[in-house]
Amino acid sequence: MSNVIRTRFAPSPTGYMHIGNLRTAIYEYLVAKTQNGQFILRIEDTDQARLVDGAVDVIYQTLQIVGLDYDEGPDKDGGYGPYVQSERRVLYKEYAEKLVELGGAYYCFCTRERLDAARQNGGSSRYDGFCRDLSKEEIAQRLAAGEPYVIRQKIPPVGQAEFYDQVYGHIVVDNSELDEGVLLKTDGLPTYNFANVIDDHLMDITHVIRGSEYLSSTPKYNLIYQSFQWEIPVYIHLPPIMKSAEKKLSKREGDASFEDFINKGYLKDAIVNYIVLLGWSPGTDEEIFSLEDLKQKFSVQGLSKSPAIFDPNKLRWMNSEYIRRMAPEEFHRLASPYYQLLKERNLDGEKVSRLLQTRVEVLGEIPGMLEFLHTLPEYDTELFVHKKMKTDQAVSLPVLKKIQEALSDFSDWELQPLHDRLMSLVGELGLKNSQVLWPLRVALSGLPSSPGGAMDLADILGKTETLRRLALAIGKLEAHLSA
RNA sequence: GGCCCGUUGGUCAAGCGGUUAAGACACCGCCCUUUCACGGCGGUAUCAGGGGUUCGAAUCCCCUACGGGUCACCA
Repeated sequence: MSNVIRTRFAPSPTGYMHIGNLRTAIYEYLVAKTQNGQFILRIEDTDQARLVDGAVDVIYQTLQIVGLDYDEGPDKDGGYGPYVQSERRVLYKEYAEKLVELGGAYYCFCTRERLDAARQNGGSSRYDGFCRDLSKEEIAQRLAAGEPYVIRQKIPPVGQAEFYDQVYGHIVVDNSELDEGVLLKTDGLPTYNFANVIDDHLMDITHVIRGSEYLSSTPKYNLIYQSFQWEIPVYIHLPPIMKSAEKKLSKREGDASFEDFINKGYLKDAIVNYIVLLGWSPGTDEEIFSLEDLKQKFSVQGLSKSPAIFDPNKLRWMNSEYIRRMAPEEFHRLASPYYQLLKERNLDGEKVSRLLQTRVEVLGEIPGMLEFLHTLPEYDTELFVHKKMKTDQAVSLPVLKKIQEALSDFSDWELQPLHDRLMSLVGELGLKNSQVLWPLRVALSGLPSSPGGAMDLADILGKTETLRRLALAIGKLEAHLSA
């Protein structure tokens, strides 16, 4: 047994990366990397019925995007291969037969029909042991006759199984509670229950990290380790991520897959940061962690036993936090793909980025925020009424006319000069800032709130469009006031 | 249903026998301010319930309730 820590991520290729699986992978990676260990990728594709084309690529891509670089995997041999279970089938058969010899398993010829019937009658869903004590001769005979068979685990009828989990502590289960499950299927492939034990041992996995749904079957796995006289790994079971108090995060609805979040405009670092904190606490007030930080700071002590409800609100916040901490150029680079509407109007994306960086929470909401720059929305003159700004339609009309006058021959169309010109206009008119700027902002945006103030919008929209929108607003107000 | 596990504010959570029970998100209020946002300041809100043990219990034990997991030739 190696003395380096070795963990593995062992997904089955289902075609998408569940957020919960990703979190497990991150923890597995971190348990290894905090201790100079190795992180291995193994593909668990023993369920032929569930194979999906291209599903393995999703796994590779996600790990790559997130930055979980593995030391060994199907495309990175480390001497423990193959790393794809369907390519290891001879191995499982060999070990299953060996386990039979060691008394830890037996051949079973029961048909599906008999099993169903037995379950109906017995009232228990566990296997009734029908083939448990077949004679050697009978087995040899039926095998020779080519009868289909499985290999089942043999469980001692009495006694208790006990083990220690790094998260859940001591777990004790009566052997009588354990099912004599199938280890090797009729198709010759192993079930998860068997393959994971064989592979984890053969690959020198020292720390087995997986969802808590395996907690209750872990004693069975230990029985197999014991039959082979193999060293039992360290167990770390993880509570699930929930959508609500009683429902797990589910596929569909776009709330469970990593890819969906990326497509919505969440940053991968924010996603990673958020899900790491779902079920783990550093024990300090720190919340913002890069994967690199976590390689220093992660520790199994901080793992929680209880399920955590996924809070989209906090993810949004965390995403915005990452956006705000970005260098402006970086934000601009990431936001640009969402600027289609701006490009149509030839508007300055960099200026827009400066306004957006403190306002956007998720990149996907950018187009909606910018629509008004492309097309002035229909709006009601009620928008000009604002009590706190001390303005309304009657106040706005003359103000907008003055602005129109002041800007129509204004040539230095940049933010600072615009600012100076408008502020001096405020002085000339003897009004409050808001009484000049609120009407202008409304005229330019047609919205009750906008990303950026009057001057920003004028600067971005440019002279022609600004004057056009001003004229439009003046027309609206005249119509309203004369009515 | 049997067995295993869990339960601190709406959510994530710190806490590991003595604390005014941290912090974050969300929410509310105030400040800043040309709207919104950012930023700053403040506020509401939590130990599931009941018994023990103890001078003292969110912390230890038991029961109840609620929730999750598992009981497949799926992983």
